[in-house]
Amino acid sequence: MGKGRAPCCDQSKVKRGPWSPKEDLTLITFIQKHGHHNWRSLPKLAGLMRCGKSCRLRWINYLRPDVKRGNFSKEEEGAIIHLHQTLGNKWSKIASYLPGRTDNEIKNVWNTHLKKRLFPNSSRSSSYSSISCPQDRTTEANQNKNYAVVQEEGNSRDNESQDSPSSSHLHGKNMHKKPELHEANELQEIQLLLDLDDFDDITSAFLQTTETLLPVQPLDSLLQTHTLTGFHNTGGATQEATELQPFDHSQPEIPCGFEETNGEFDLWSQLVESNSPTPSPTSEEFDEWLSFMDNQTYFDDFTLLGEVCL
DNA sequence: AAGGGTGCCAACCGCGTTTAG
DNA sequence: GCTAAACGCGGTTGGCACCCT
Repeated sequence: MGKGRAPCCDQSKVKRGPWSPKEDLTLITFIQKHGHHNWRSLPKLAGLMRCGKSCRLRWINYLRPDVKRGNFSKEEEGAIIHLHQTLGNKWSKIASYLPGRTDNEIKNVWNTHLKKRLFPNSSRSSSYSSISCPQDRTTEANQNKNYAVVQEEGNSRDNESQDSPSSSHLHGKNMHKKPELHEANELQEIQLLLDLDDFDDITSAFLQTTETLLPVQPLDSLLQTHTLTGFHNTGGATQEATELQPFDHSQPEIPCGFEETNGEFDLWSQLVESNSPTPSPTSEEFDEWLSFMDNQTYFDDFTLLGEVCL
């Protein structure tokens, strides 16, 4: 075959299903060192039995350094509602207005929470596209009414939404509470990971660089300064999305405080490039590291890992 | 305590677009 | 300019955890 690109990955040899911690670490380590210029060849080069598509998805949605985990704030929910009204199911477009949030995450929040509040009677199967098209002017008036109502509800339940376990959005529930059944296996996996030099590099490099990192700017303030002008005006539900500015990762107000390289925040590169001497970690720094690793990867049990380290 | 129902999320599927050759 | 693979995106669903009875 002279024309076209090389053949696609061998589907029969790729692993599917949930990613293991070791696979995550392999992917992170590889991208840290080599970037991700070619997703198709990446799994082979990295030694992963995964399709490049799967690697890309895993990286973009969970392993990227600038992915924000945790509950959606009322501002974010309001932004999603507003943007969905104007953009429809253009999840990637909507995500571009919400720094640190992925299209998949936003889509899930919409389908599991926001849509239900907007259209309580809508069924799962019928709701995807039927309400999403902003060009459907026949129902626009009713939709606007519902959007406004939901934004009001979002504001009124504000205080409870952040902390209450009964919050409508328990984002990351599964990420931070693993089945006890798996704890033993996970511990074994973590112990295996400790044998990897790269992991040690990342850990020590983090300790080396914590003092030099820029302060983290709270997302809410970013949202206010970047994207949310007019969001608090529920009457402005019909505002055009063009009034909002997509989050530009090249702008200086970077939520995670890391330098940008090759169009993305290469956290890991920056970590290992630090040349400063490694200080002995204090307990405070250690806690910070645990929190850091917890936030930056899906390794929700880094506390457990910390115990292993100690 | 057990079993069924429901909610939620991670990941896969498939299609349209982009791009390499 | 054409072809085919890679990429990117939106839709969908499998499976786990929690809740209710």
